[in-house]
Amino acid sequence: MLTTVCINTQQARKRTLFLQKIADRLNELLDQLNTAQQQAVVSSEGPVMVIAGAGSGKTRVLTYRIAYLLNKGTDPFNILALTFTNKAAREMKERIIQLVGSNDARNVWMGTFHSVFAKILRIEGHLLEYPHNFTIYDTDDSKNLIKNIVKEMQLDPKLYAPGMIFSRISAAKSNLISVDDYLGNSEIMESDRIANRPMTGEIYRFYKARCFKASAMDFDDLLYNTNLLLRDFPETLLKYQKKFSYILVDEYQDTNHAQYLIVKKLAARNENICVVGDDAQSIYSFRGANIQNILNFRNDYPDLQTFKLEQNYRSTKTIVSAANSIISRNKDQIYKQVWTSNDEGALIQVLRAATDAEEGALVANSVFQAKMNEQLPNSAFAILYRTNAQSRALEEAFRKLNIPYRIYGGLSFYKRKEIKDLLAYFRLVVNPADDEAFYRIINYPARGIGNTTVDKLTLAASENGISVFEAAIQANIAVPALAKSTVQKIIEFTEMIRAFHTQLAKMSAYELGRKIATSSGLLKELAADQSEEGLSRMQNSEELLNALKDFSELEQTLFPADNEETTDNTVSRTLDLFMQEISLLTDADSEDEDENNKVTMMTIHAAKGLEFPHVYIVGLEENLFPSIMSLQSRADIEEERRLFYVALTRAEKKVTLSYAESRYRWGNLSMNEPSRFLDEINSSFIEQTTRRIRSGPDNNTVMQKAPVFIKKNLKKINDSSPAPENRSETPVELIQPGIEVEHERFGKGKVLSVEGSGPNIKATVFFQAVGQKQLLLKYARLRIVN
DNA sequence: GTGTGATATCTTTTT
DNA sequence: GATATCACAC
Repeated sequence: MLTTVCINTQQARKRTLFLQKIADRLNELLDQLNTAQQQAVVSSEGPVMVIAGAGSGKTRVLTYRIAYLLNKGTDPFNILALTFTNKAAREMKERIIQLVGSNDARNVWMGTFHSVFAKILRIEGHLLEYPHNFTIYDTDDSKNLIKNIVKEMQLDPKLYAPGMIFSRISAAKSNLISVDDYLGNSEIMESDRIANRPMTGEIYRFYKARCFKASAMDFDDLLYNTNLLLRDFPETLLKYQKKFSYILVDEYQDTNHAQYLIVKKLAARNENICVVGDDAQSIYSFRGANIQNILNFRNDYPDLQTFKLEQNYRSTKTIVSAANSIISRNKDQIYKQVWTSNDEGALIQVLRAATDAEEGALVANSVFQAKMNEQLPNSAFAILYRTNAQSRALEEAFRKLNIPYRIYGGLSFYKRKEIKDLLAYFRLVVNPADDEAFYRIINYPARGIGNTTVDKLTLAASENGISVFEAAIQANIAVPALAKSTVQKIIEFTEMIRAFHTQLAKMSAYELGRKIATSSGLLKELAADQSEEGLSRMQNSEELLNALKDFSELEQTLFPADNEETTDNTVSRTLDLFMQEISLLTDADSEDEDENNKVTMMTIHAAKGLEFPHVYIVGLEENLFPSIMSLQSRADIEEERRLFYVALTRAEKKVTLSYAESRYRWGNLSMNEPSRFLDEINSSFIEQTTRRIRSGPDNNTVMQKAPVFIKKNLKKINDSSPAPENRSETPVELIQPGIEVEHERFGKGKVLSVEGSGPNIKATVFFQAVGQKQLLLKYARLRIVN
């Protein structure tokens, strides 16, 4: 499968000619690089580390380096380039295509850590007793499974919160701690005991076993198992060491221990490894990234060549200096002096708003004015925020001014319920052992198989060591307690899935996908819902089927390295191939070409590696940015500061910062101080205005209730309560014993007592209609009656 | 077993 | 505000 490709002589001649052309072009291009960049590009042999300051042409170095290698005659199949996001991989690929043409570029092994390792595991996974068609569990699947395990072990689900346990397991795997290591490590066990969760290790054990039985790997397994493979099968290791004679790693500062070790192993034979990164932009330690990997890289390779890229080509002097003034407050860093020869540029503007809604309006207005004054397209602007939840207020404001925008991340396409449902059908058809997929769809659309039945099936499955699907097939014998009619329903379901399964190789992905969507009743179920959301769900499902169609008709895969030997394109591409390709696509990886001219809104994390002429960083408030979760330790604060650094350095021309004095956070109003980061920027870079910028001539539009939104759960007709007149929310502090209040549902009442603090303030209220109630104030939305 | 409404919990950041 | 979970009626 991975043997060298034979090239016949004619092809070879063509190739030589072609390479000549590249050589000319490369020399031309090398002239455009500065000295440090050139050195980093041409030092192709031996270990190399490139410390690349923000905007210093990092991607350029990586792409030119690959082009340079190809130019020297390196076989593209022998180059491995690892990135963290699909977007980064795709962009790099596109740029290399521009440099060397598509044939060579396409054959470079380039992708995210996860996708490349998934590919290797599909080929070699049998060594670890995984089938090639294993499922990849996303975070929701993992948490669901953990939730079930906790339930089965009869542990307290509040104590053993799935998210908490999952991050614990994830951290263990990222550090290559096996189940046995975990259970045998007294330190870890002690910390679990102190946290009052002594059974965490046991959950890890069950989780691991259940994933394995379901032929499923989670994201961490893709790294963990690759490591296992390379550790325990020396021949396999050697095979890939030989194959990947040149290795490049982007964003090296964000690697975790597992990634570090895999790269180290793969590079051990040739040591032609080039890592590129910037310690100042390390923002993923919450995901196990270990900044020491880059700080200590030298220790692993004594003859390491290090190049520092310190000239920033992206931003104005003001932005670069402001960013430097921020990052210099951090202690842990590799010394470097980022500078630029660009213009001084505009000062940083700070917008102050009273509320989050006003902040949105100010930002939208500012964008509108800048657009008009400077005749800029929408795509010149990016709005960056700390949390996805902040996008709502911004969206509303932009909609009001009719400025087109595009949100990246957040509820991505593949996370929508209807999409996950449909995909769960596909998953089960491809891999019937996929228990999580089974649970998701066994009774959707409703087919009379309820919780009790599913519980019985689960029990039978675990007693017999088989998958739930297997148990369902044998429902009549394995689960005697079931009613005859129930068994009949179960058999109908399993027969349907099995029928689809046999069609896998015979039909194209699209044909089979369409058939599944139809005969499962999914489409009918969706069509029955004529509400606005129902229609959009229908559209989304159709969109997925369209993607299947495109996929089926596509002649070549994005990664033809899959089929180095077989270039047989006549077989139409099947559903299991489709599932392999999309399971690692998360964010809106689909790029709509016609959606180009829009303002970008995204989290700062998502913005890493991107650049925009105008950048707005919003929500600069204590407890939000820096996040309240990060105030505990210096290391955490430093990471938030690096995040701010990343945000600032996305900008080419101008940065605008904003904050709101109050904002709605999970339902109720909270007041926050302006962020400490505002003070940390040297004030000489900030435009000094005391003038409060107003949000436009019709200032009160912000406050009006927009009639555009249709309430999701339409009230029943007999509920003739008048439309809520501009209800003023009552600050929680004003709720005191003795006060008369009104509740939306319970009506009027009197506060008897108030207890608790912070977000958990509770009030005991006596309502005339319903009697005494205890209410959490942050949800109750009490209104004071005068 | 299904469907409804009330209640509880929740939010960093992502492959 | 949005979603998972629980309790209860059918």
